[in-house]
Amino acid sequence: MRMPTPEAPLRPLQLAATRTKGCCNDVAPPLPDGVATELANLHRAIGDPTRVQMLHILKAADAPVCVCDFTAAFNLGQPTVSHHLGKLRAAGLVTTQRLGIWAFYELARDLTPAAAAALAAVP
Amino acid sequence: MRMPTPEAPLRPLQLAATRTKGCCNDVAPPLPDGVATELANLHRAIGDPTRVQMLHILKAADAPVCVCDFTAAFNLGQPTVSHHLGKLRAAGLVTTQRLGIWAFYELARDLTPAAAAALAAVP
DNA sequence: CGTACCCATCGACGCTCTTCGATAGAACTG
DNA sequence: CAGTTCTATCGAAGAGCGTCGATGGGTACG
Repeated sequence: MRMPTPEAPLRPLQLAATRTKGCCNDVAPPLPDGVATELANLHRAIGDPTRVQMLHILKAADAPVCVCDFTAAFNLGQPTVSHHLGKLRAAGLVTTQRLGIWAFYELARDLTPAAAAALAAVP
Repeated sequence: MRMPTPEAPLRPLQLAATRTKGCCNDVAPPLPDGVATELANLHRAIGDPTRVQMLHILKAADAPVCVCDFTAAFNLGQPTVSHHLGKLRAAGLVTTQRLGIWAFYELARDLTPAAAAALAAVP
């Protein structure tokens, strides 16, 4: 890697005030491995249009929502709906409870701060 | 789909107060197609450990960060780093400017509310 | 006890994404 | 102008993800 001398960039534009070298500055120490992976998994769980719609429905609902209501709302097969709900559950975003034949999902009550912030991005 | 009569679930547990039918209730109207897809793309852009680390570095930095600093921070090849930064830029999370040979990235100044909320989940 | 119904899991197919090496473009240096 | 350095793009290999049909477990009803 090229190591420019401090006076290398002659016209630093708006970087002049804060940066004297063009390259090879210090950056923040990385997050612990598990933290970055966990955050990535959280956002990847939301990173699907169907699951965004599911979270939107759950945020608007004032009671747990039956799986059959999701299958009716989306033009998808029942296994696919169950798969998406399972992903949201694995990410800790929703919880489930069975009531007789039916299974009801709702937003998790004890969300991590990161999960709460991510959910705030969903209308 | 089975359509239970209103008196079907005999022991509704904690759902009794708000739900008289076990199934087939109304849910919130879906988000417009473009909105859900755009939100999914936004979160999928954050849904990678490397990009989470990149955003973490950019949030902690008080000045634009050179690409070469990212390549030094991550144990990845330069094309891969450029690829990830391109994803973040495509999602509208970061902006870039070239200064001589180097390219500097910083967090986008005009973030959408959804993007700002999603970024709030990154330390 | 047999039937009907709802939900979760499994296997398979196709697509997307991550990563790499190789290459091309842009800019500074001598 | 030739050479060096940094970055972005391209093509390919491998893994991961979304979707479906089929299957199995669990519950309610007659």
